[in-house]
Formats: sequence, C-alpha cells, structure tokens
Amino acid sequence: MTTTTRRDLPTRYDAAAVEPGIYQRWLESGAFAPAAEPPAGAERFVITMPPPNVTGALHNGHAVFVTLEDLLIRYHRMRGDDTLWVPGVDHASIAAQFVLDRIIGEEGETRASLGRERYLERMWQFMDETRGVIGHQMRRLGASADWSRERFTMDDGSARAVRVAFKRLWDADLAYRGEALVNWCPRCRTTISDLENVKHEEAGTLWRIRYHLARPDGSPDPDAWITVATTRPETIFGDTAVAVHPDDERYRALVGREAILPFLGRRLPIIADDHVERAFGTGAVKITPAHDFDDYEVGQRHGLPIVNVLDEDARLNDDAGEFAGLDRYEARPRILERLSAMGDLEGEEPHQMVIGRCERCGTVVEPRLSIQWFVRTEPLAERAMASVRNGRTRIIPPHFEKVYAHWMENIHDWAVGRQLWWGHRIPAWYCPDGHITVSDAEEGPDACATCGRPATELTQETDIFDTWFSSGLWPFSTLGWPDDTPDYRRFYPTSVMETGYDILFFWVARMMMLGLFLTDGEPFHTVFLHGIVRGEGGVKMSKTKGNVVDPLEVVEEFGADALRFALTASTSPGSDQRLTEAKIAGARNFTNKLWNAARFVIGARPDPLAAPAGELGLPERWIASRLADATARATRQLDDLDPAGYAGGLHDFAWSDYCDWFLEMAKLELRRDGASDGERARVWWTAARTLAGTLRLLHPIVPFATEEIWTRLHALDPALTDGEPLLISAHWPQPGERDALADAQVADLIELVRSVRNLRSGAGLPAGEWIPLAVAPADDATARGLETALRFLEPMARVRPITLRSGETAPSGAPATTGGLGVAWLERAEAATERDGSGREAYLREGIRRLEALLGDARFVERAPPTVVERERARVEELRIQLASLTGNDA
RNA sequence: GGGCGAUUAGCUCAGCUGGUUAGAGUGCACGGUUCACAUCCGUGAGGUCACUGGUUCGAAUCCAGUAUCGCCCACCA
Repeated sequence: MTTTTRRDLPTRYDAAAVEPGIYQRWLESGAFAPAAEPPAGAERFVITMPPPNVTGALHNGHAVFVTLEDLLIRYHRMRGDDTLWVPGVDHASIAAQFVLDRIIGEEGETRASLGRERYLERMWQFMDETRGVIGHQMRRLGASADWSRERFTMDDGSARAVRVAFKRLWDADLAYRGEALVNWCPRCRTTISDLENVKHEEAGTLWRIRYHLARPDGSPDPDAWITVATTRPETIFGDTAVAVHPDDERYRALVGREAILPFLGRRLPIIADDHVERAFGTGAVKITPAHDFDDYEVGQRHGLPIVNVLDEDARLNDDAGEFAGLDRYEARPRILERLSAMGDLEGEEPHQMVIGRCERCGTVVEPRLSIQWFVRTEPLAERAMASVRNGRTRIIPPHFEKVYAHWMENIHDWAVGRQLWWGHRIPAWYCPDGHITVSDAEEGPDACATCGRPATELTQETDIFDTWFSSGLWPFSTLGWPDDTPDYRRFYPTSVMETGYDILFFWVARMMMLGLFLTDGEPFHTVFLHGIVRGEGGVKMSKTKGNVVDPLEVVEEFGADALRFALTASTSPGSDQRLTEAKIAGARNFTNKLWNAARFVIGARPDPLAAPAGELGLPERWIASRLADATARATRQLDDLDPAGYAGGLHDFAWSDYCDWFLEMAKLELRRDGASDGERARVWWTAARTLAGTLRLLHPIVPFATEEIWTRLHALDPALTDGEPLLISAHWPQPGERDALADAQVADLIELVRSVRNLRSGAGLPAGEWIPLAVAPADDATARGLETALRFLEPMARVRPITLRSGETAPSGAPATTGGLGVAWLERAEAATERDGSGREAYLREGIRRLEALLGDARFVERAPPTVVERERARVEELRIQLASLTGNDA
C-alpha cells in the first residue's frame, strides 16, 4: 500500500495544470449526459442556455452564463435530479455575414462577386473553422453540458423546426406579408428589427427651408413661402405635403393651399395634423412618407402619395432629378448649396437628435418602404404576458417583470424577413398569379395551394428569417420538436432559462411567445437574468475599447475555478458587476487554501491508523454542527437561485470555520500528549470527513479543485468518499444535526481566544512570548467544562500557565476581558503598566448605557412586542454580569 | 418625455420580510520562519448607510420628495 504524504504534494495548487485532465475524466465518465432512463422519482432539471454567436470568441460575459448554468446543473445532478443541459451555438446571420464579408473582402471578393450559392459554401467552410471555438472555451471553463446533444441553429433539426413553426403561424393567420416601413441598414443591405436599430444621441443640424406657395396657375410665388424645418434635406424629393398644427394661428390661413417643392416643382398640399409640434423648428414640417415613420403615419391619415427616393444603398434614385445617384450624405451639402443659391435656405441651427444606427455595423439606419414578412405579435404577446403575470413563469430579479410587461404591451409586429443569405430561407413560394404557398416540407410544396400550379412554376422567397426566429425555438427545437421525441417528452418544458438581461426582448420574449403558441406551454418556469460584466473602472467590456479580458487567459493564469468563483461571488441577479484582477486573485487564493487544507489532512493521517475511539470532542461536535448549518444554507441558497450567497457562505465556512478554527484545534488534538491512537484517529476522521463534505458543497462552483482533492481522498481511503470515485457524480449531502451546545461553547472559546490575543496585542507583548493568564469561570457549570476550552486557549492565544481563579475578579489595571466563559486577565507586571488594549470594559459600558436608555423608555416597554423587550432585558443583564466580573464591582 | 435601478469602509460589494454597538473581501498600518498554506497567520484603524422630511417604541431597511450616476423604452422633423 502506498501512503500519500504532504511532501508528495506541491504547496501551491496549479489549477491550469490539473484542470484539463480532470475535465477529460469527467467526459470519459459519461457524467454530463442524463441516464438512459430517468431515475425513479427524480425531479427534472433542465437548463436553457443562450446559444452564443458562432462567430464570436467567448468573453467574460459568456463566462458568467457558463459558470451559473454549470453550477446549477452540477448541483441538481448531485441531487440526483434528471438533469439536462443542451449546449450549442447560434448561426447569427447578420453578424456572421458581417464577419465573412470582411474575410472575403481581404480575398478580393464580394457578396455579389461570389453569388448566393458560392457565398453560402464559403460560409459553411467558415463555420467549420469557427464552430468549435466556443465549445472548446466552454469546456475549458468546466461546462458540464451534454455535448452529445450539441446543437446549432442551422442544423437540420432547427431547419425543420423553423419551417413547421412558420407554417403554423401562417395557418393561424399570425404571419403575413405586407408593405410597411421598416428599418433598413444600407451597409448590411437588410431589414433589421427595432431592437437592432440602436438609438444614439448625436449632434445634428436643423435647416430651415423655404417652400414657395403656389400661385393659382401652379407656379411658385417668389414673395410668399412657408418655411419648413428639417434635419434631412436630402429626402426633400420624397415630400408629398407640408404639415402644420391645426391650432397654429401663424399658418391657419395657409392650410388647404399648396406649396411648391424646390427643384421638382411638385405641388404639395399644406395640411393640418396634430402630430406637428408648434414650438419646434418653424412649426411647419415637410412630410416624407417613404422615409420617416411619423411622416408615414401622417401620410396614411391624409391619403398622401408615397414617393421613395432612395435605393437599397441609400443613394438618391431617379426621382431626385439632378441629384440622382448620389449617396444620401453626398447629396445633402449639394442640395443645401443649391437651396442657398436660390435664396431658399433661410438658416440653420445646431440640433441634438436621436439617431438610429445598425447594431452590427454602426451605419445610420434608413426607414425604407418595402414588402416584408411579419409575425403578428399582439396575440402572442398577450399569452406571454399572462404567463408571467400569473406566475407560471417567474423572472429573477422580479422587477424585470415590469420591464417585460411594458415591452409586451407596446409590441409591434415583428418583421422577420432579412435580405441576407446566411440563415433559414422563408418557406414561402409564389406562383405567377401572386398566390402564396407556405410549406413545411423540406422539398417545398408540390403545387400552389390556391390555384394548383405545379411546383415547377413556383419560386421561393429569397429572404431569410431573422436569427432570433430560430433562437426563439431553441428550448424545444433542441429537444426534437416538432417531433414528439423521447427527449421532448422527458425534458420539456425546461426549468431555468439563464441569460443576460440585455437580451430579454431579443430572445426571452420571443421564446415565450413562440413557445406558448407552438407547444402550448411555457418553455421554462424560471427566467434568471444576470448582469453585464464590466472591467476595471466600471466600463463595459468591448473590443473597440480594448478592455476585453479573455477568459482563457484568466483561466491560464488563475484557473477556471478562480474565474468561476470570482464571477459567482459577486453576481447579483439583474445587476452589473465589475470583474477585477484582485477579485480573481482572491478566488485563486481560496482554491489554494482548499488545496492546502487537503494537504494538511492527508499528511496528518496517523500511520498506522487505529480504530477511532472515544466520544466526539468539542471541536468535532462543533465542526459537524457548522457543516450541518453550511449544508442547509447552501442547499437553500441554490434552491433560491442565490449563487452569490452560496459562494460567499461556503467561502466563510471553509476558510474561517474549518481552516482557521477547526483545523487549528484538530492539530492540537492530534499532537496532544496523552491522546490515545484511537482518539487521534477519531479526530483525523472528523477532519477528513468534514473536508469531504465541504468538497461536495463546493463542487458546483469550484469543480476542478474539489475533484482533484476528492480524487486524492478517495485514493487515501474510499471510506472518506463513501466509495464514490468521482465527485461530479457524488451525491449532494443532507444536512446533519445541529449541536447548539457545541455551537455556543466554541463561540465562547473563539471569543475568549480573540479577546486574549487582543489583550496581548494591546499590551504590546511580543508575539512569541508566553504570558501567564488568570481565568475566573463565569459559573460552576462553565468551570466544569472549562478544561477542554483552556487546552485550546493556551496555544492559540500563547498564554501559559493558565491559572484558575474561581470567584476572583481582575486586579485593577490588569489587562482583562470577559465573555461567556468568564473573566480572563494577563498576569504580568509590565503588562499592567501598558494601556488597556481590550476596550472590553468600554464596550460593555456603552452597551449597558444604550440598553438602559432603551429600557428606560416607557414607550418602548409598552409598545414593542414583549419578546423583544424581554430579549433586551436579558441582554443588559448579561452585560452587567460581565462588566461586574471584569471590574469586581457590582454594577 | 416616460419607466426602472443604484447611492453602505479608500476600492468592490453583502445586509431577506424594520429589532444587539452595520458586515465581508480587498487595500492600508502594526506584528508574525510553531513542521497545510506568505496565494499564509494574528491584531488594528477606517462608515453621521447620498440628502430632507414622514411613519414607528425603534429605520441602512418602509413611505414621500430632492440630488447624483447608470440603464431601458419612446414618433419633436
């Protein structure tokens, strides 16, 4: 038999060196995948994760979701639940095309030069190169997802789900095709959703332009005009009216007359509409229905013609006369120049305005009139709202329920078509007569659903779906839907959907709407939203700012456990957090602390190990009680989705209770003269078993270090691990019994040790010197139990000898302290001359003063609950006794 | 223009449904080579809980208002 000793183990835990090997062992053990059959009576726990963009490398924002989801799944796996975590990536059509366009650009190609087919071939090739990156990074962080079920939103299963979903929406009249003004990115050359149209406050200019009034013969009156204010002179060619407010006295006489459009000479009716803000600009607005959302509505109200003057690249088209062919921003100054030359540019002023830019490329978004596919969202939103309102799906933190509800209430129809190539093509076919056939068959329809023309005469829609359409199906499409598969039956609906609050609308809302409609149930019962990870100084990490911390670099330096712990310990649902190197280093120190505690335990094993003998001593009973408490708390916190509380609580338990106090006491017991081999064995077993219990509790958050230590404990003696060779598959512990007496006794001991150390330090006594101490026990009962306590007090406070002085009080001037165990004072002449370092007396006096004031207040005694009054009375009594024993006076 | 959140030690943050003299980590100061760990151990300093009112026997905690910061939504061109 080989014996492991401390010497065999390095004093520092080298996370980066051991983590990959541990992950490999987990993989080989098959621990990540659910059992073939659900365990009898097991509860279900299924994670819905946000599939990251296939194109992007993982950043620390992703590390948060990997960490939180992994910790939940590991916890529930240990609980014996029927767990599943399906990993995967999103095809991110617009983002992927953006990246690929750049790549092929470097190769001298463009989208147009390649054509759709070759472009898509190139895209799949690109996917082969990048698809594995995210998965690799997730694994490095320890993600215990079921990789055998890994999915991609462009795989066949997703494609089928998309077709079926859309067909059902179409059949239910929840999808339609129609003309509408949509957000258009001239650079990406596609429609984007409202959410992708990011508003920015920017400095612009407001120009005042004269539109001459029309004379009866239709010619412009050189001496009469109406001045409009605009920020977009280049859309002038699309004007079809001038609007003023109906109550605006300045213009009342003009309503009903006509103005002449500069350059083109078109006659524009002057109309009255409430939409116009009298105080803004000149109070007169040019109405351009094809290029402004407001104007479009005004146009609808007044039956105005719609004139589109921009092409898909945002260049002026042939309707722009002499300016045709110019880019919108090239045209602007030229138009202004000409207007100025004509004397019709009345003036300009700086103007702060909100401008929409494409989330992906930053180009100013152009409202564009086109025929698009829409999903009718109102009926879907109604249900999605109800599910949250009635609690069938809860959102954490709860205040996001309001945000969610507000968005749902004001929802617009969802323009789902994208004029891109990389994505799921909309399964709609047009026949020459204009009929639309939507089919969910992979090969498309056999014939026009309306007139029966054969498939050969039909042409498929070229638009693809918004990426979020397929993501919206994720919780069930990844489980085999629309087929009634075993996975779907077993794992749907899912349990916790964990993601960042920034995609609440993009993704969560869509999953709710589509899930409820398509599966007739909520896709998950809990939405857990985490915050954004910011860097040093609180700035959001972004590539352009160059402050992105690569999780893999962190992992290499500090270990995945450290990153996971740092992220978890300072996460608060829905709130942003700052990730600093100091935090990560602190977490790394914690894993090192665990490692060294294990080194001690392993090295301290008596050899040979006798059979444990005797009753559990005070430190053993105490740590068992503390472990019971830590277990109960950790369990509750994980059930309540309080990962930060869980991490923090165990950090304290492991570091403070177990290492600082229990192991220190255990050392003394193991080395105590006169201890029998059986007693030593008993103490060691407690130390080792408690360590094992702590590892179980910590495993979800620091899986690697705990697994590594577990392995060594198991090798040392399988009895320590209950014969469970791998911690990842070990069971979550049940909390043991609390021991109130041991809790109190050790709490008193700790207080006394601290107080005496405090006295020493305050008296300026050298750290290494042994100082005589006198102790007067609080009472006879304490006196009888004091022997054990003093055994620990002596070395821990470095006091010797300790003399019992029952009934005595501290001589005046002696550094003294008191607590539950009684009074203690340093017996040392020169110490007495030093200042009283404890401050204990002042503390007690202040406490008594406050409580007496409180209890002397008749209103408090009369109105506060009796239990509270009673508790305060008992407290003041306790403090009085302590003070009396300390000073020798009857206080 | 609406709405939401935040404001607690130098820094990063806990503090649940109101009830000891408000905590932790980190930083700082001082002291430590006793054989788990200096990525460590011990001791200490440091906070009128943003401000003003109110409710209450009692408020960091509940209510109202104010200020500052942040975020989300929104059709003044």
